[in-house]
Amino acid sequence: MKRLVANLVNDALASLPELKEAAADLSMESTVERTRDASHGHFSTNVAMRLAKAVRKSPRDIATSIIAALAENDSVEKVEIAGPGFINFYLSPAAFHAVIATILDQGENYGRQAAKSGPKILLEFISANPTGPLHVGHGRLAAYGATIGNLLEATGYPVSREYYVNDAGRQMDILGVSVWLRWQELQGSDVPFPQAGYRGDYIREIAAAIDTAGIANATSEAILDGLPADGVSNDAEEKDAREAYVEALAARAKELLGEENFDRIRQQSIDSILADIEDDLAGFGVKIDTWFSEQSLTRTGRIDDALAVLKERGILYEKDGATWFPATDYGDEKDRVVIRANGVKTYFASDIVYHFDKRERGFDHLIDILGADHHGYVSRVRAGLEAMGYKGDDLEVELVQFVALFRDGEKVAMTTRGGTFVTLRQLREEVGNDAARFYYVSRSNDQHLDFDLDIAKSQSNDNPVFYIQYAHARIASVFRQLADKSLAWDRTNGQDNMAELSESHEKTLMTSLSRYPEVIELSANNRAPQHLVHYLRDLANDFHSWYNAQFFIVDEANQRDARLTLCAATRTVIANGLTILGVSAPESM
RNA sequence: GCGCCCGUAGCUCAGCUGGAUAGAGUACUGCCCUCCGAAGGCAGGGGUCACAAGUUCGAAUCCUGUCGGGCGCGCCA
Repeated sequence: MKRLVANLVNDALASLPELKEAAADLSMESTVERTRDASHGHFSTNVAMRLAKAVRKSPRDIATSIIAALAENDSVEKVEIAGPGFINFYLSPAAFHAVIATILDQGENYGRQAAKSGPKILLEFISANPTGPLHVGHGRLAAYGATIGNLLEATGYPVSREYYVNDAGRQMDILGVSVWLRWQELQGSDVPFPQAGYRGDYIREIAAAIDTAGIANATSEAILDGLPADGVSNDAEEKDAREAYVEALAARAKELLGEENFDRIRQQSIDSILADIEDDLAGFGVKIDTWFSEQSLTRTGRIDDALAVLKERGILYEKDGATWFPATDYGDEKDRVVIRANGVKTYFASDIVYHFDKRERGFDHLIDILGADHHGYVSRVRAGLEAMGYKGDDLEVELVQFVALFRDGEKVAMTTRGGTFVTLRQLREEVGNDAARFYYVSRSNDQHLDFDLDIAKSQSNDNPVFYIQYAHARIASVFRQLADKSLAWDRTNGQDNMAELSESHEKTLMTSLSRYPEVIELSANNRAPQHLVHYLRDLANDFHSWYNAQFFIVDEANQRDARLTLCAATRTVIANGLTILGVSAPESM
């Protein structure tokens, strides 16, 4: 609908030689906008004001000539100049009636754009290390990423959702040794658990369940012989001691068990945690197309190959026994190590190759959704892409800020180490999937999120998700009432009698329904699902107001069918919007 | 110290690519069920858009600075 007005203005400008040139670099779509106030019509453009300077004429004079040049259109009822030079468009009732017909014809496709052939988008999100269950912070990444994926798809882009599994490297050894030690405990070992090990209860559960056939118990003496002392606390100054100790333990585990057996324990642990994450996400309505394993990069030698290429091109250099990537040449703050002096490749090395691999797989545009604490890492990955021959701009990063939980007005304390962090699963069980999905995306992603458990749980008007779902359920209820009265909705008759919908609530509602495709596009383009959230809230409000103002199931058939037609269209749009948010649209509550 | 994000009603937050009188929810006050779900609706008060300069016909929005809050700055991930 917005495009219709924009096109009219565009054509008018093109037909005016004195304005054509000055308007050439204005994007017409951007100068036409919905009005905030109904007294300004339905759409407005400020193009006359923006051209005034270039053509040295008053905005109102320019507006007058634009209006004179506008082509006749049945959808446009009235055009007038207002204020300093706005051109306001009043669309005809028939234009809105046509939108209602479109909504009913298109159904779940209303607001969706035709599939585009490209750019092909790879959307990577969550990518939490497989060292434990997802927590509420990951929940925000999951909800945001899933919704962005839905929005991109709705706007026609081919999009693939990917989870990068950091299943290689040091952390996995620590995971393996943690599980092994818990298993040893179950066999009666009294080796104290390392400070830097994974201490959560889920480690014990994995230890109790894994297959250790053929793996012998080790004595405490054999495990601890010659090892350095563990850090005695979690304090920062003890950190080196803690990390050294747990690494030594992992090395010892490999000696005692043999690499193969240790691998078995480690891999089972990873598989178990990944299965849990997968199940958790599926329960949360989050679909992942590809689980991309970091091990697969290591195993196939692609990391070594890529580093060799960079070395050949003379990009990498050696210093202090390590191999460095000159990230500063690409605008990063400092150079970064890719191979440590001890021969271990850093995560950055695999990140370069991973992002290169995404492009090699044919994805044109890469979107990474990351926690805000990863922002320092963006410029170096872009640098890596450039060094590998692609553009840094191919990578778009959306940062998501932290989540704080509130209960009874108090912040819920969460520390990963202390084991008091709240898991996504706990949150889902407590507040429900719908409320959680909705709450997570109701704020701008670059805003810290205060997640109020009491509001999310409340089944009342305090909770916007219920308010919107209630509007949907209420419409379903109207149709049930209709059937109870042995009446039926005649859609054709309704559409033939749309002129019956002349009351202000009805006009407001129709205007809102016509906005939906624009809201989807705006939300998708700005990676900003909160626009859709606010829109749905407003739409539900428009419906509830109308519901309270008028009775729908009236005796007069033409009026009844017309009103039910509007109800049906509203139901469709609410359902479409909620679906994109990953929230259910219930028939009753 | 340097970099990124944020600062809008008592509270939680929207506000697009600069436009017309600054928006919701919540809380507070009062009203509306003989009627399709009151899990709803209507009305009211509540603001120096952190602060200061600047660009512009026009700034909550763009630029610069100051103050306040969060995060990041490893041969960790």
